[in-house]
Amino acid sequence: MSSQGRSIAEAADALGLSVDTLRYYERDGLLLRPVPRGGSGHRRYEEVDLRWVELVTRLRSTGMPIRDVRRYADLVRAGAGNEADRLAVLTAHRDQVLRQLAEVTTHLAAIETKIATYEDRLAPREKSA
Amino acid sequence: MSSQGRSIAEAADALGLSVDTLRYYERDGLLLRPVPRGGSGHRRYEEVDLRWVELVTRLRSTGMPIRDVRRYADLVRAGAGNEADRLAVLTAHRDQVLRQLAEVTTHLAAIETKIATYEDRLAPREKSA
DNA sequence: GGTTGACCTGGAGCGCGCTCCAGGTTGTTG
DNA sequence: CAACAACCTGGAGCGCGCTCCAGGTCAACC
Repeated sequence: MSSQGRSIAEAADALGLSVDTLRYYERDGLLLRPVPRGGSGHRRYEEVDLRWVELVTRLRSTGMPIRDVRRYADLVRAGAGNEADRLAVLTAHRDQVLRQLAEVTTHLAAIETKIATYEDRLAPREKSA
Repeated sequence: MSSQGRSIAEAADALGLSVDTLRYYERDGLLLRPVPRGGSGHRRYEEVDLRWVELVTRLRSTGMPIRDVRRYADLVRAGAGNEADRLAVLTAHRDQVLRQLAEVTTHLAAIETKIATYEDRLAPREKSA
């Protein structure tokens, strides 16, 4: 029977990341703690580790740079007392994401206009109902 | 009096890009044509060049990779007859952008939940009116 | 017409975020 | 207990999208 926690392959699978990425995140200081090891030196991801990586994934896939994720992890690791700083990191990121969404949405509209133009041009004759 | 068109610096300024990026795009085949040169060999960006770069910028800033922009430019450069192919590139990109927007929006919601948690935790006592 | 700044080319360099590799240890299965 | 897969570490390599540099030409203003 398996000891507690998941192997790195299982964790990678559950999280939709590669094992290389998981090791890389750990090396690079993005995690809250070194992932605990079984007797053999193999990593055993526990629930709390998986949850944290999930948050990291959310930050990353909304465009937060690695270095900012690390800053945030540093704050959380430092323990209670810096909640205002953590909040500042998150709100700055949220604002950034909102700006990004607005920009992409605007550009998307222009692209859709162009698509509509091509569709019209390609319409066989008339395609109204 | 200046000859027709804009210098690369003026074009860069108008487009919000660097002169290096403009030269890079041209070298890399993202433009419809080599930007015309004045007698001295300096580039003179005309209206049609600026407009095309604007489109490139829209594609790029919605996340289309350089190589796909080049494929699209190749098609347009090839002239009439491949409109369906161009449309396919654009709609594939649009779909990709929509997926991306959906994902970011979802992750953003989770982040905002976390922000709300910190805000509650940091609320001095109660902050209702 | 001299000086200073913009422009040219070809190519090197860089920051980011992984991804892969070599060389070795461990876990598991028949 | 043999064989093979999964894991380990440290470090190199890579694709992307620019960005910068050297060494030279050109233009524009005083």
